[in-house]
Amino acid sequence: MRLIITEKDNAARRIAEILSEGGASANRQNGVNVYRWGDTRVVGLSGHVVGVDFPKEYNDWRDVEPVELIDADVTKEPTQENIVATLKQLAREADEATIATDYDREGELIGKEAYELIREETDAPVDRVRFSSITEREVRDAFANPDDIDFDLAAAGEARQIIDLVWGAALTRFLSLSARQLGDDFISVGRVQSPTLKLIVDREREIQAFDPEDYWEIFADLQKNGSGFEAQYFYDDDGKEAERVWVEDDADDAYADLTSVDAATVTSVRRRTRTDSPPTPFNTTAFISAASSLGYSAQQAMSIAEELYTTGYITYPRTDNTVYPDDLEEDALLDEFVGAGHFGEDAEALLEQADITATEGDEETTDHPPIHPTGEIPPKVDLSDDEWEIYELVVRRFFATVAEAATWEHLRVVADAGGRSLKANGKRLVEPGYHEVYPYSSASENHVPDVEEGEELAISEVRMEAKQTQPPRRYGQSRLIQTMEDKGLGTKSTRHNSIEKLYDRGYIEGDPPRPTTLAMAVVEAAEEFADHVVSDEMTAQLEADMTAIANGEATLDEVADESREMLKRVFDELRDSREEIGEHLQESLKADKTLGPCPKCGEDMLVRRSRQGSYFVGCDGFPECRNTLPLPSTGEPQVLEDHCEEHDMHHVKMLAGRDTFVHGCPRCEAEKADESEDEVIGPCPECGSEHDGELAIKHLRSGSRLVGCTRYPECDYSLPLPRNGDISVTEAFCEEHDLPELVIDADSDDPWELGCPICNYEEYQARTAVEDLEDLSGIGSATAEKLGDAGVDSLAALREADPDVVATEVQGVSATQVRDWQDELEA
DNA sequence: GCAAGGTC
Repeated sequence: MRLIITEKDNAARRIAEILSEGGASANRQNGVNVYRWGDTRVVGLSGHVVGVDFPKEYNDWRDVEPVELIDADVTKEPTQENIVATLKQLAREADEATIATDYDREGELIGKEAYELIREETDAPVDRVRFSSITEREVRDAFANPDDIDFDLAAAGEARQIIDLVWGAALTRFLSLSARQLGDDFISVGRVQSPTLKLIVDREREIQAFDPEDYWEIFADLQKNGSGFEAQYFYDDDGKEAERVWVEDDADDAYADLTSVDAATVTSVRRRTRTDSPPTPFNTTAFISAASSLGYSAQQAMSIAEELYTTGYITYPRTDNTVYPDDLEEDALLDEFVGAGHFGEDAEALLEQADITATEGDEETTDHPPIHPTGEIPPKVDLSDDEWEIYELVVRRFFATVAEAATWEHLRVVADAGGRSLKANGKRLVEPGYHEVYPYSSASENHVPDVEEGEELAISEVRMEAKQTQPPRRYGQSRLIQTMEDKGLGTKSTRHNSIEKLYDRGYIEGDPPRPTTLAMAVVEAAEEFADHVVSDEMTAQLEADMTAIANGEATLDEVADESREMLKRVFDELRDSREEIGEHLQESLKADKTLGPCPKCGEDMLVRRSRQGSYFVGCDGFPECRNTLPLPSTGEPQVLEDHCEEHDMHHVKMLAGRDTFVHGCPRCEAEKADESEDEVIGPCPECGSEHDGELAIKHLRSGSRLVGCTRYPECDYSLPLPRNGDISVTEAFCEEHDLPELVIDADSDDPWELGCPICNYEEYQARTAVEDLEDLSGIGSATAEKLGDAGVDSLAALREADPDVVATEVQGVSATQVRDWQDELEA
């Protein structure tokens, strides 16, 4: 038997299709897809299926001095048990094996890991094939010309694994232990995350140190044939054109000169046409950046792209490549979109171009093609709104890369008024070119009329504006990812995760991300004692070392040992400052949690966590002072800069994904609840008949509201109510539940008719059931609703369902598909 | 429980 191993299931399936000429079938072994035809089996891994770690005697952080990790063994253990088991079973039956993982460094290492697992079972020959994209021609070529595993290249990857683990774990444990932060709130450090955090912290330092400077700008409205256009005053500053006037008296003088005359004389008119080239194909970074201008975070953009990829609508979303492969036939792909409602007309127009040549970016890599649509077009109803918007972006980007350039006409007019110069720059889109199919990049025009040299233009108004220089702007997520790429930090697959990690660790907050006090302290400590790990030099050095290993000029052991020696020198410096660092980190942690003074004792009120894991506000004077305030039960609290004047307390925001909301001042919220009275609306359905329990609208001190039984805590029946908006009880009545209908009047003009609170809650439960189902891979909202109609209205119901029954009940769903979902639920 | 890199 011949065994082929790929990096992921998707690649295994497509390679099986190509090599078997469509004759392959799939079955599942330990929950892993195995594709088979004739004497061949193809199995896909899930990236790395083994991971590096220290032996278990190093597990307890308090038992091990962090410095001991430097010389500890580094072992490799299976992390994907099912896949490893399947691979080994298949290896036992194999007479030969072929590694077909991705064509990049990490792919070589993943291939070598598979090779070692195979070697535990058999001595059968193992070869390696390399292809840049999974197309018929490339795959056939690669399998016709197999090569050997490049063990040096794999060793380069292993050096990275070891160095990252040793530095990351030793320094993370050192900082966490010195600040006595264990458990969930440890203080992490790493080769990628720490320099990324330093980028954010450095920018924040610039902002804090920024000293704004005053300047003035002067504008004049010029008239031509009854319509006006704006021109700006400028002067010659040592051979350069300058608009900002830094001295107020100078600005006043210029303003006086400009207002002393009624007209300006045109001294020069310059026209030129500029070609505006279409954008280059999407790599991951460019895609994230385009999605971010549509309002998606990096993480959101990537998970939607992932979904579109697994359902087969777009190509692999993790790529550095910006050059389409030779065998992508642009016109054939355009053809697929002809007649496809939304895109048909644009595709036809593009096909009418005399020449269809795609743009090319600077990066050409071997691993995957740039992100483009596959040509399989989803029905719009199968995608959520977000998915459709991202899909359309990818389609239109592909369209743009094969579209013609746009042409702009620029018109620059310079005029003299009272001895002062004025200028106006106009631009007009002459040939829209790619803008016709790619509406995302700006194509805004600025009208300046045709004028001639020597022409007199009336001045209708002169304005002087006092301005101030602005501090540099914070990095947005997509700008941050671009900067990481420029500095070589992280990879196309990990950059967005690194940023998420900084949020999770409590290092950054908000969007654009702002560093917390803790982040400032961690970066300061690292700069002082472990500058290497917080600078992008560490990655640059590692890249150079990895290249040397890959070229056979150095060995894995030499490089790893040298790195370990360097880390030992860092620990020599750290040793004496352990307490000082710990105290600084602890103070910073406290600063991030401080809301304001305790009204009872004057100490700080802090955001704390109860033993049950819920958050509340507690006094730092505990146990002498036991003053507390509740917080809402959903989400992670974040202390905002906003401030309540009355209580001198910071506002709190609760982070809970889509349900994130601002709680405000916890004292105000608690007082509001104390002042409000319960409003009885009807009998309690649980205990009304037996104990005369009644339902009432209640306000809790945590800021939430609900309809609950007046006999609470004897009866805990309750229904949720929205957090915001005035609740009013209407005359309308629900006969079924004996309750009045409610209306929620938020700030918007359109009040929400919530209706009977019981009916509303039942509808809400049905709706969330559909959303739960949609979270499964490959399930669209239409299918989820159909499942709901057929009685599969929750994940639990789906897990229990008989696949054949579901398949007959719901049109368009196969029993195999249901089994896949069930497998996914089990996993 | 630590990192970063794959992948879902």
